[in-house]
Amino acid sequence: MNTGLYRDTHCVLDFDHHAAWVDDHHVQLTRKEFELLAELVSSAGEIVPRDSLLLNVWGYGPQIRTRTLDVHIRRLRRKLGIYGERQIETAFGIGYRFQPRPGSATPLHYLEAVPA
Amino acid sequence: MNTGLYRDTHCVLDFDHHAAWVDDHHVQLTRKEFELLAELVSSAGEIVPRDSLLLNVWGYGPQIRTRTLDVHIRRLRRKLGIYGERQIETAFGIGYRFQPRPGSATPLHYLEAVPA
DNA sequence: CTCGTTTTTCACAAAATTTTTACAATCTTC
DNA sequence: GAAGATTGTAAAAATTTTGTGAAAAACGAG
Repeated sequence: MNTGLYRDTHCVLDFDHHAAWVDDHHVQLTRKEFELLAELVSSAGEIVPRDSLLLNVWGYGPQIRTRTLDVHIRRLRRKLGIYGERQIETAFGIGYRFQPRPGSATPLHYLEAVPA
Repeated sequence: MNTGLYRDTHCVLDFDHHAAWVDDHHVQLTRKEFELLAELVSSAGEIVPRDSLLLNVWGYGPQIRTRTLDVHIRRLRRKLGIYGERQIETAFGIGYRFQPRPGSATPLHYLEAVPA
């Protein structure tokens, strides 16, 4: 399991508190949504295969047929706002990739909002 | 399946991350395209018979008649840019050969992961 | 148990990839 | 250079994969 913070220009993830901020506003994620996002973010910049996601987030083996991953991806994208579509890319036939925005400026109020 | 990196003067293949670069820019390959290129590259410099490619990439036995290999070769050549034609040679009546270019410079961009 | 929330499934739409088709071009051998 | 076989290629068809709204199922606090 991941700990600490992830942050890029538009997005902050607090692994310890299951909380997320996007562009100045708090985003409420459910447990599975957060776990999925965390899995993607912890490999930010590279493709995470569907099989890995299904295994690590759901514990599903590769033979299980389900659309729940796709549905969760969609809800994540929506909750991430206008950047969601661009930030979570689909690698057709392979998996998904969380694309960090260049730079990693962290507005101070993010840090203040997140107690250690 | 192959692992690790292949690189020559103007081409980098990352088997683990399913990514390819040509002359400092990222090339988007589909699954089959990547598998085919990987098969050729892993025997770089020597002819790979059609039958081998059809077997290892498609699982086709030698009795199956299809043109899909040729079509994929063509798409690969195009995506490899201006060197594509020269780098993927056809051995008439036998198969194809990926011709590595001398040297093995590693484009810096590769190390910085994936461009937007 | 009941209600509200979260997660999963379903059914179909949309998008991307892969294969086939049909014909043109090229090569090999005679 | 002609014939037959092999490869190149554009475009259409088929298949596979992903997106999505809505409904069902599972979950959890009270």
